[in-house]
This record gives sequence, C-alpha cells and structure tokens, in this order.
Amino acid sequence: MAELNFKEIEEKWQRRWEENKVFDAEIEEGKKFFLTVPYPYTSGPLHIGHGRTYTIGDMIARFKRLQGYNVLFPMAFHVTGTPILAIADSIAKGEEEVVERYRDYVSIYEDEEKVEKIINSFGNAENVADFFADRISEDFKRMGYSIDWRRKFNTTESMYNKFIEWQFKKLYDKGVIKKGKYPITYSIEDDSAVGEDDIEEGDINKVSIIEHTTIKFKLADDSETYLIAATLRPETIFGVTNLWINPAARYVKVRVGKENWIVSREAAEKLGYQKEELQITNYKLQNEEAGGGFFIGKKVKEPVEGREIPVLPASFVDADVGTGVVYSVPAHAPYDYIALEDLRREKGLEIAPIKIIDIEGYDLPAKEICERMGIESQEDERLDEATQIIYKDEFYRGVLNEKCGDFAGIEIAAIKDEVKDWLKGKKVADVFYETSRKAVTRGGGKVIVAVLQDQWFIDYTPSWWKDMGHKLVEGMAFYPEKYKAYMQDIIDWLALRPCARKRGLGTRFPYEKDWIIESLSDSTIYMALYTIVHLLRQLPVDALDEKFFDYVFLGIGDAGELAKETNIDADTLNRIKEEFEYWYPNDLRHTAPPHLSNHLVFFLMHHAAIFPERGWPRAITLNELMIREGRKMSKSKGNVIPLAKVSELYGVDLYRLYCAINADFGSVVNWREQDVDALRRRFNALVELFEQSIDTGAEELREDELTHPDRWLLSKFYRKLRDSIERFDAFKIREAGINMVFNLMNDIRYYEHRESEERRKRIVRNLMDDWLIILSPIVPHICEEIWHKNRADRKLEFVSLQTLPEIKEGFIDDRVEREEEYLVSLIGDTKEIMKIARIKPSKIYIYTAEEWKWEIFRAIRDLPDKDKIKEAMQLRKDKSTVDFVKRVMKSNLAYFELNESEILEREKEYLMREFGCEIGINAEYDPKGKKKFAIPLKPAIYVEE
RNA sequence: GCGGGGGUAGCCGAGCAUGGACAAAGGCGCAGGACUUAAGAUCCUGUUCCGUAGGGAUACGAGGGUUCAAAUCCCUCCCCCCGCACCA
Repeated sequence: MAELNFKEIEEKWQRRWEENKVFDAEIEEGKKFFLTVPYPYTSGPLHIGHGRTYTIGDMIARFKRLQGYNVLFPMAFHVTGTPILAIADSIAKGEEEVVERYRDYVSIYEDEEKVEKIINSFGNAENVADFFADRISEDFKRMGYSIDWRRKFNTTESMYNKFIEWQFKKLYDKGVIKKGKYPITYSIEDDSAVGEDDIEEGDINKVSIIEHTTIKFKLADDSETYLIAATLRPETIFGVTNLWINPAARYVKVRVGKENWIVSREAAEKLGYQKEELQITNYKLQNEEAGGGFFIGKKVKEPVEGREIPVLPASFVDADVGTGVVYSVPAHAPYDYIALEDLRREKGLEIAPIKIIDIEGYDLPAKEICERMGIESQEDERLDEATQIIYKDEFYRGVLNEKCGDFAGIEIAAIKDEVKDWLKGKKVADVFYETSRKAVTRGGGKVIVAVLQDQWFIDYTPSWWKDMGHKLVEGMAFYPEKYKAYMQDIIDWLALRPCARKRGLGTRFPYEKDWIIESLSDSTIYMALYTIVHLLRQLPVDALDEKFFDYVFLGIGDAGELAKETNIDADTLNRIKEEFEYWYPNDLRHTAPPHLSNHLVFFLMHHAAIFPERGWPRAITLNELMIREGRKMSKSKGNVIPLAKVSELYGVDLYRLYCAINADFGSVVNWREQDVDALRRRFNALVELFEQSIDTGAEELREDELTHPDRWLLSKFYRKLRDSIERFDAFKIREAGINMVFNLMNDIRYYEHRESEERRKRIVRNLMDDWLIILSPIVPHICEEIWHKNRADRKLEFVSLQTLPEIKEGFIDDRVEREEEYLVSLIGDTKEIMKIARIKPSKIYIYTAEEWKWEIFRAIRDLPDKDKIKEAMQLRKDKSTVDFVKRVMKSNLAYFELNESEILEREKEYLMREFGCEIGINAEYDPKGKKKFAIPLKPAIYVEE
C-alpha cells in the first residue's frame, strides 16, 4: 500500500475547497446557522493552544453543514488596543528582548534573509498588525477551517471605526456613557496607565488596587497641620495609643485645600496623582524636607475623642507604603505591640494597649499571637503572617466593644465600612489608593495608583440594562451548562468600566476626540458586521453614518430617503439589510472561559442594549485551554508550538483529532507527545482500514449473505452512529469522536477475529461512506481524500457538503448484540477456569440452564430481592430452587430471552476454533456434577483435561 | 476573602445529575506471548491482594452518616486549580 502524504492531501483539498468556494455563504432557502469565534489579536503568532478553540469552532461549523444548515463561519482580526503599539515602540527603540522575540516569531514564517527587513518595518504598529494578520489567515487556511474569507476585516479599518462610532452613539443615547473619577495602575515614568502586561511579573504576581483609609491627626502645637496616617482597618481607630513615624524616612508638608498634611515624600508624590487639589510644600521654613525624627515626641490629637497621643519612632514603618505614617493599635496589631515592647525595654516607655474588639479565644490578640509564634522583634518577617491571622480572625469573629460608641456590639465584618463612612463624614478620613505590592513596569518605572479625574465609562449598573441582560442569558443555551448561572452572576457584578484610553490603536471616541475607544469595548457586537462587511466594501466610507447603520441593523428610517442622502441606491441598501436580517442573530459563539467576565459579558450586554430581541445571540459554547506535557504553555517557558508548525510536525488532521478526543470542552487538553504518537498510530490504522477496502477492490456484502457477526457489526455501527450524532449535536465532540474512532475500531478488530480479514474488508466497504461523513468535521482532509478515492465519479461532490447519513434502524438489533455478549462472557468464563485450574482441555462441556430455571428467572425478574426466594419456592418447592435463586441474585444478570442451546449449536465451530478442542453441548456426561450450576444466560462449564 | 471547579488504580482520564451489572471505560506505561534475522509497528494476555472451577477480600483525598446496596446521596475536615476587571 502506498504511503499517504498527509501534507499533500491537506493542500489538495484546501485548494479545491477554495477553488470551488465551498464555504462561501450566501442567502439560501432553508435553515441557517451563524457561528462565530472571537477574532485573534494580531500581536504575534498563534500557538496550538489558541488553535483548539478555532478548531472546535470549525468542527461545529462543519457538523452543522452536515445537518443541513446553511452555515456562515467568518473571521476577522483584532488590532486595536495598546499591546501592538507597545511592541512597535519597543522595537523602534531597539529593545533587544522584544526585537529578539519578534525575530523568533517572524522566523516561524519567513526565510532568514527576510527577517531583519521585516523586523525593521515593525517600528510601525500597523506593519506588525498586518504581518501577523496575514500569517494567521494562512495558518487558519492550513488548518482546514471552513471560513468564508470574503468577510475578513480588521479593527482599524475606517469602515470598522464607523461601525464602532455607531455603537457608541447608541449607548450614549441610552445614557450609559459617562465621565468620572477612577483609580488605575499608573507609571510616572511613562506618564500612562499600565496593565498587567506592562508590569514586571504582572502575569504571575498580580498587582491590584487597594483602598486605604487615611486619618488625620492634628498636631497639638499647630492647628492647621495634620499627620496623615493610612490604615486598612479604620475600625481600630478607637484603640489608637500613638502614631508611628520612621526616623530614617523623609517627610513633607503638602497643602490640601486649607489644610497642611504631613506624609512621607513618597506618599506625597502618589497623592499628587490622586488628588487634583493638592500642592506640595516642604516642611520647615528653611525649605527642606523633615527627617522623621523631627516629629518624634510631638503630640497629636486623635480625631474621635481628641485624646493627645505621642508620635513615636518605629523601624517597621515603610515610607513607600501608605502615607509613611501609621497609627498604633497595640491591642490588635502585632507590629504595634512589638514596637511598643521594644520601646518599653529600651526607653522604659509604658503605653497601655486599649482593647476594642472582643473575640473568643483571645484576651489581647496582638500580644498573644506574638507570644504564641515566638515573635520578639519588629524585624521578624513572621509579623506579616501574625497580622494576617489576627486580621482574619477579628474580621469574621470579632465584635467591637463598649469603647466604640454607637458601633459597640457589632461584628467587624458587618460594620467596617460604616465606621469608614462615619469617619469620612466627620471629615477626619479620606481615601488613599495603594498598589497591593511594590511593582515596577517592564521598563523599570515605578508603578503607583493614579486617579483619573475625567475617565469615560460605560455604566452597566442601570437596572433596566441588567434586567435585559438576565433575560437574554435566560433565553440562551450554554455548554458547559454551568456557565449560564455563572454568567448571570457576572452580569450582577458588572459595574463601571472605563471604555476609552489616551493611548493605543482604535476608534476615536466620538464625544471627545483625544480619547480612543478601549479595545474590549470595541469588540462587543462586531459579529453583526460579518453579515454585511463584504457588501460594505463596495460603498464609500463616508456613507456609513449613524443613519445607515440604524437602517441596516435596526430597520429605522426609510430606504428612499437614505438613498438620497448617502448616494447609495435603495436596492443596495435593502440588499445589505436583507443580508443582515438573514444571518442574524449569532446562533453560536464559541470561545474559552477566560472571556466570560470580560468579552462575553460585554457581548451579551451590548446586544441586549442595542438590538431588539430577535437579534440576540442564541448560544455560547466554551472550551478550556490547552497545556503541554502537564504544564502551562507560555512564551517565558519556551514551550509553545506555533500553529503554523502543526501541519509539518503532526499533520493537521491528527492535531484536529487530538483536540476532539483528548478532552471534553470542560477539561484542559494536555498536549503530550507520547499520546500524540499513540493517536497517530490509531489514526493511521483507521486510514489503512479504509485504504485496504478500496485498494483490494473489496465488494460490499449483500444483505442476503449477512452472517450473525455481520449483523452484529452493522448493529454496533449504526447504534454508534446514531449515538455519536446525538452527542455531536450536544457538543460532546469527545464522546462522539471516541465512539466513532476508538470504539468502532475495537469492534472491527473483534469482528475480524470472529470472521476474517477478507470479510472485514468487504464489510468496511458497506460502512465506509457513512463513516466518512460523520468523521469529516473532525478530520476533513483525509475524509475528503478517501471519499473521492472510494468513488472516482464524485468529483465535486465533497464529503464536507454531504448531509448526515441515514441511520439504518433496521440493522440496530438488540438480540444480535446480546447473543454476542453471551458468547463473549461464556468464552471469558471458560478461559478463566482454564487459567485458575491450570487445565489444558481435551473437551469442554457446556450445560445451559434447564427450562424450570428459565421459568423462575422470568417469574422473579421484576421482584425486589427479598421477595425472590419466597416467590420461587411457591413455584417449585425444592432445596435446589433456593440455591438457584441465590446464584441468580448474586450474578446480577439482566433478564433477556435467549435460546441458549440454539446459539451454542450455531457457534459450535467458532468455539472449537477458539479453544482448539471438542465442545459438548448439554451432554448427559457430567462427571463432576457441574450441570446444576447453570443459570439462565450463564451456562455451567466443565473443562476436561 | 468572594465566586467557581476539582481530588478515581504507576500515570493521564471516563464515571458520578437518575445509588445496584464498578476491581471501575479508554489511553499511556510496564510485563509476558505471537509475528520478525532484529528493532519498530501490529495482534493476544496480564497489570490491588488471595485462590488448582467462573470465587473471595480490600479499594475511588480523610473521617462520619443514610441505604438491603455508595466512587456515586448527606455532613465534617484536608488538599489542589481558576476568575475577581479595564487587560488582550
């Protein structure tokens, strides 16, 4: 048999599909199916993990075609946002790490001599985007995806900008586009917002924004000036005994409104990015910063009761965390307790802790935790841990005591925010944002929290919107189903989202042109554009204004008038509108769970807001990600395989099969070379099975020559086919695939053992066409190849365009399958006996159950266990009846009528072949008295040496 | 912390929603055999323990409970993974 060249086969069929426009979708009679997968971001090559989602999407598209749907499966490219711009900037600056990475990326696709030139062009973001968009298109074609490529676009095209502007106008009209303050992570050095990608180790050690509460302590000798302490536990203010200042740090005075605030120099800088009214002046008249020591020993007034408390030195205070001023609650904060202990030892200073929280198991929590953990110095690293423990315990179990005024008797968890608000109301507290850890950007710039004063948001909080979102989700299907409830929660949780930035590629914000629409907010309803994009290309961009889209998408306005205004004739307008209305809604969006709480929820909410109900999406399916050899794939680990290499390294169909079979949607696919190899052998064996039937010119079996094993295999085949179609339709592609590859192959192997290789070749011929059709969504290239090889006259009849095979129900035969199971278990039992008794048989005697046993078997089959013996004894009063019924109960055999001796007589020859000896059926000869052990469906066996 | 998902044999991984045929599919690995000059591939057999007749014992994170019966239901505990936003 000739070795198949998979690569050639892939290319051949991809070419023919393209030449014959097999996947170009046009309006047709009958049912339609519009499937989308999120467009890829074109900052670099995709890897096999990304490929999983697109591949599954393609399988669904292909399956739906077989089901008779007119399928639209389009693709576009996402370019908007900051990363591509950042990459281009880095390359323009010549940052070696980035340049090196992109050299590697480009080398995946290009010969070495071209690489440098292409990299040089990458100083321009557009070139990066275009290069990878082109390559990813090629990758997708090479993966055999059944995409209608005429509808390809990217998100920086002016046509797209027009569409996004329209979207924002619709949202603005609904009153959900707003302006306000918002804290973000920010780099002073770069003068811009920074995200996870921009932060050093931001991907593995996330930086989040933490809200501290600042509390003002008035200096006793200066009524306009306050030391500003920051805390995460404002409710502990009732227990404050002193302030802490780090003598080694530098402090400055800043002017906030009419007050002077004293904070660390570092904090002053951060405050400058958070409070617009802030002015910085240096402390002391001689225009110098003050060392922390300047304040030591001064008195301040705590703001609740106005007690005077001292300012004391502490080394644990970090000038770069919070304000560099900390208030001390030694009863409940381990750091404070230990620092005071130090002072007591060194200076003899006695300050009594003020206990304000009652909690079971503690008297003075800070003291006890330190003693328990053996902490004695404020340099001890375990203080953090001790603080955590106390914080947690007190938060959930602690109750404020009588020292806390109106808040006494209430649990911390329930009252924390109220205390904070109360302090804010008294004008003694304010908000200060801090990063959850110290962080720098990848360029080394310090990351702080800045508060944007005029950030644009989408406000998802209006209840009308949430209600619509819930309703939309309620009417949708999700697979895996658990994500439906999860999505409802996400909708509730969704609040304000900034929707524009100052930087990045994208559409200008229509209401303030120096803002650019943020890239997730511009990717919410773009599926609608797929339906008409190929038609829009023939129109002048200027015509694509609000009225145009209102008409096409919402049916608002009049074609005749619009034609006059836009210079597009009314027929064209209607043609476009019709195309949209034909394809919409999006019947299925297939993606991966990381999109749930961002892209997908926006996708749903924006549809709910903008489109009428008939335009709402119908279903979402999600597949988990892919790992490799048990580990996450990542650039830094260097363990990614580019999608572009799949064909060369593995073959596309093998990859697709692996994606289909290795894991269900809800589980991670583990790409393991060992398993891939094993699957390759299976896959090759399957292909060979088909090839052999074709090459030898084996003929189909005629119905009148079918034997029992033939009927058995046909029954198995059509049962599995029926089952697999059901499962595929329910997106259980893995189960369908395992059924149609692994399990069927096992059946055929068994069949061949039962019959012969020759006959196997013939019967495969009977099944081949039906089998190829159901396999074609998963491994389309090889199916197409064999489909055509099988019948040379097929030419343009692609397997990809067939309809699902008819299930030949007549072949599905319980009896035939039961009979075969009966034989298999008989043979298994016999072999078991031979093994245990270590006998080489000269003859094997098989005794089927006598008729009375069958009668009782029938009579008691539906009775509960406890009644079985009683019933049986009424039918036949004999001790052997009891033994028999016990054996039946133990054996757990499902009732089924079989004529055992008839089967055995028929298969006698097969049994002889199997055991290589004589077989006696129901003989009188029974030297060891085995006969009595026979029960229905489980004959007694005697093996003679 | 909040929300979600898990812990199954040497490994990966089904099954658990509707408890019973579950010593637990399938794959990998390992061992033996057939084939081969050999290797690979393929096929067969085995892979918790005991057993010279198809059987028995112990097992599905740990510990309890419900039941005639639990990997499957209930409770408690331990451990692991994911998301928590402005980022594609």
